[in-house]
Amino acid sequence: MATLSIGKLANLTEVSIDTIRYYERQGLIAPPARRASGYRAYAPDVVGRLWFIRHAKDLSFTLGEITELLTLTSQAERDMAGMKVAARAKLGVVEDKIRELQRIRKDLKRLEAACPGHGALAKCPIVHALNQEPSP
Amino acid sequence: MATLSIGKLANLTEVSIDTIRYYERQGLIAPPARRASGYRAYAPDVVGRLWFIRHAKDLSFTLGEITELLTLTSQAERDMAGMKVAARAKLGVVEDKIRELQRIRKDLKRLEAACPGHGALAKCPIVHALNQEPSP
DNA sequence: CTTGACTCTGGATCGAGGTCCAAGCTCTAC
DNA sequence: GTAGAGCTTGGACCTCGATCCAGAGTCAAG
Repeated sequence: MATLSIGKLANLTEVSIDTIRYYERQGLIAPPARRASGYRAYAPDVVGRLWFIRHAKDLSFTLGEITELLTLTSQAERDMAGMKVAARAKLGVVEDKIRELQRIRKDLKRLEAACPGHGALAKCPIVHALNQEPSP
Repeated sequence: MATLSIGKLANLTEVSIDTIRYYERQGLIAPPARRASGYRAYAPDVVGRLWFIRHAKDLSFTLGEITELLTLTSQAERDMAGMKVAARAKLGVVEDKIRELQRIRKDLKRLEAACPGHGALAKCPIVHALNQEPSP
């Protein structure tokens, strides 16, 4: 048997059955051939495609972006420039998020350091800071 | 007039009218007194409470967590230990997120560096990496 | 043949944090 | 007094990425 049932595919890819069907509805994977019974019969190359989706998700690409990436890769005559550009763009987004979280970390550290950790709540510098209207 | 309409409150706090009502439904702020017309009439101390919510959100606390923080602060006899503990805990979560994003950044940088940026897509190292089943 | 595991569909639901709308009052400034 | 801005409610809707369900049909092992 050269094709895979949806369950086999799920086992091979660590993507759940429900999620595979969801990806099909979303257009990330093509509707597969069907057996006479209506069961989905996947060509083995779908395994690679599902890994692609998983890994891209792990790199914080959204499903919409992954759809674009998959469109790129499906045009074999294309240049690889698009992939590099996409990686670079996502890198920028990730670095922005890191900077934002570092800002938060700095603020939390400052507040935590300012708080003695005991004494009447009314004197807590964290509470006071949070209650303030920002100066600018 | 010692009370504020919801619109005035929104102007003072950069929190939209809809969001203020949403916070009321969610229990983050108490239902205010009402004028004879049914209009909400806020005591001025709600301004501080809304700033508290905004700032805590900026520090990446969820609305559920903010509800807990507000409960803490409403018990004036309490010690400030709880606030420090909450700040410390959130700091840990933020640092975990930073580490995860740094992992993503590292992977993206590696892929982007490996890709020459031109040539047949079939040879793109990014595409190849994403299609692979993970080794472990 | 039977039993248990597998798969099908369409649609509902989740969570987080809101946003938007209509229809109808009310308030304020002129 | 009137125009226009402000406020009321309940409920629908949004994004994102799934997850779960019922009720029905199918497959594989023993």
